[in-house]
Amino acid sequence: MTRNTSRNVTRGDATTWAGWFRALGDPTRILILHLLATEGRPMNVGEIVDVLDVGQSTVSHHLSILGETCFVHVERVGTASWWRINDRCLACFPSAAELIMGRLPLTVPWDEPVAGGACAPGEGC
Amino acid sequence: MTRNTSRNVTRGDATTWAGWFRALGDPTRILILHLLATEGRPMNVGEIVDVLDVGQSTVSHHLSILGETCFVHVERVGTASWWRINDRCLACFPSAAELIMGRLPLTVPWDEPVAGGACAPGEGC
DNA sequence: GTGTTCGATCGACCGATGTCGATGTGTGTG
DNA sequence: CACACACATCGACATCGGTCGATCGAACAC
Repeated sequence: MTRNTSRNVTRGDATTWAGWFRALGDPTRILILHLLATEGRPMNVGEIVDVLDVGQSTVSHHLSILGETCFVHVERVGTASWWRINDRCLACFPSAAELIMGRLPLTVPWDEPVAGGACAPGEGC
Repeated sequence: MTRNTSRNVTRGDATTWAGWFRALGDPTRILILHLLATEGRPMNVGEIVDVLDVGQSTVSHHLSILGETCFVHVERVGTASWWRINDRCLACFPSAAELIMGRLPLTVPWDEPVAGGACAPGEGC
């Protein structure tokens, strides 16, 4: 996607931003994120299924969504998938809210390259 | 709803938080919020319909959702409805993200009474 | 009074989404 | 090799959600 740096907010911009919020718009995904954040370590699918009261395929599905929006990362080793919070995306997420409210210029902070690689929700990082 | 001040995040908490994010999870609502924020003044439904390329009933519907989650306020005078951004809710919204990530204690800032009335997304204020 | 304007509400349509159980796929083990 | 395990993917189902046109109700103008 080409990034819009003009002053006008297009419906495309709005769709992108809405996608980030929608990723957080489900209770199960909130619980998964909170679990990963409070545990402070990578967890595999089975562990998450044991804590949450939902099926394995459902957890896998939600992790996939969180991964696409870049809120979590996965590292596959053997038969296990180790999922962990993407701290960088969480740090820039409050900026997304202010961006929507017009409190930030449309050239957003995460446009600047950062050591370790820039990252924003919605980008495949 | 009784507010949970314990250390555990229940599915009820997660549902409440997810509701706030879901309110921002639609492009049209993002555009409405951005419009109200950048205009910096109350707007009526007709004005918003003229700017956005959606029907009047759709705009009215979205404004209602944003009102329920307390992101906007409405003042009805005559036949007009004047909608405006709820600055207080926007200020505390980034805290909601950090709350989910376990960076804030569950006794959140907006529990503290504030002159003019406390307010949080999800509360009828 | 009649007519007009503004906005909320209704009903319908249809695509998106959350959930589950079942199956598939790749990895490791004996 | 066969088998077990962890996870992704599939198919089905029910529900939710966004949109529209039409209608309704209240306030205003004449």
